[in-house]
Amino acid sequence: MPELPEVQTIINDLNKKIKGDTVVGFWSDWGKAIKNKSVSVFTKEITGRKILGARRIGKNIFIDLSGGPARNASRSDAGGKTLYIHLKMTGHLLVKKKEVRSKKKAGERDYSSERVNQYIHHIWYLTDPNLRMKSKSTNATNKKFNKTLEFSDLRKFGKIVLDDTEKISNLKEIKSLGVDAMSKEFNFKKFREILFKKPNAKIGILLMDQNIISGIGNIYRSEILYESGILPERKVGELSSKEIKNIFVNIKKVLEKAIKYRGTSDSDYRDTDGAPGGFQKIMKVYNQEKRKCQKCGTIITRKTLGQRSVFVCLGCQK
DNA sequence: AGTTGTGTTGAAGA
DNA sequence: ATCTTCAACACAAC
Repeated sequence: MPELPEVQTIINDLNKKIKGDTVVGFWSDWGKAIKNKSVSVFTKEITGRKILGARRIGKNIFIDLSGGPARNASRSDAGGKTLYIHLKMTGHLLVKKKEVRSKKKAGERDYSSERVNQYIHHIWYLTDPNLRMKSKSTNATNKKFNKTLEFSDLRKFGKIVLDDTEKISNLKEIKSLGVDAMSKEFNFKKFREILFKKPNAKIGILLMDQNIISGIGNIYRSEILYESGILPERKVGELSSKEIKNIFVNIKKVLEKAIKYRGTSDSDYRDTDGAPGGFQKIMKVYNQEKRKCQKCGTIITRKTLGQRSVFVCLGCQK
């Protein structure tokens, strides 16, 4: 379940691995994922463009592409395009190199054979000018490539949109997003303002609402509220200012720590190497039902809130 | 072997 | 408007 820390890990890795590469082709066996055009139009519009970088808002990924090739400068799509990707539940992006000598270094694992990495439904073929070209590597359009960006998506909920860069932020699903949980704009003052507007909301539901604060999902809302000692069903309007401060601090703390651990691989999430994150090893409550609370020894319980599981320690959380 | 739970999001229903 | 429910989809666990 990629939430903000998982998506941030992917963004960081993409900027290290594919920035500056050129898209030379694309393949897909699930065209339905591409929401606003056919696979052939999509392929045509991205081919020849350079990858300028990756960024995100909440769980939403944006890969900015350069203006079209110089020879097509007069075309209407000469301006930059942006690839907007949402991984939804089981999606993750893998980057694979095709080097002349692709020997693995000692201790380097190959994760590509693992089940979770084998639901590849979309492949971007890339050329990296700094990599030696493997002469035999060609894609469907017969162009040479030496790297791929692959979208593995077991449940096929993932979403891909391509549009002009300046139009992407006007998409209604992007426009309606709340402030990103790790952004500078999301400060304590902003958090108080947000809570003030929704006094009747339950804090555990509000934290997950992408149109209020973007980036927090089911895993981290449980962890944040546990660290804060607050029950998820508590009404926002009844929280003391000390409790509000506590929740705010723990949003930043928990997400920061999860980014440090390269995210949570409780189930399907993997990084761009196909490797799992590490946060599940230090998770306190999420999916820890029937285990003892590390602080007070109370058995962790699972509850349902807004049709979703939430995990709490009834000893620590009030 | 059929049913259920899983979780993100948008759309439909109340 | 705002809340709740469901569908998209595949698979593991029961």
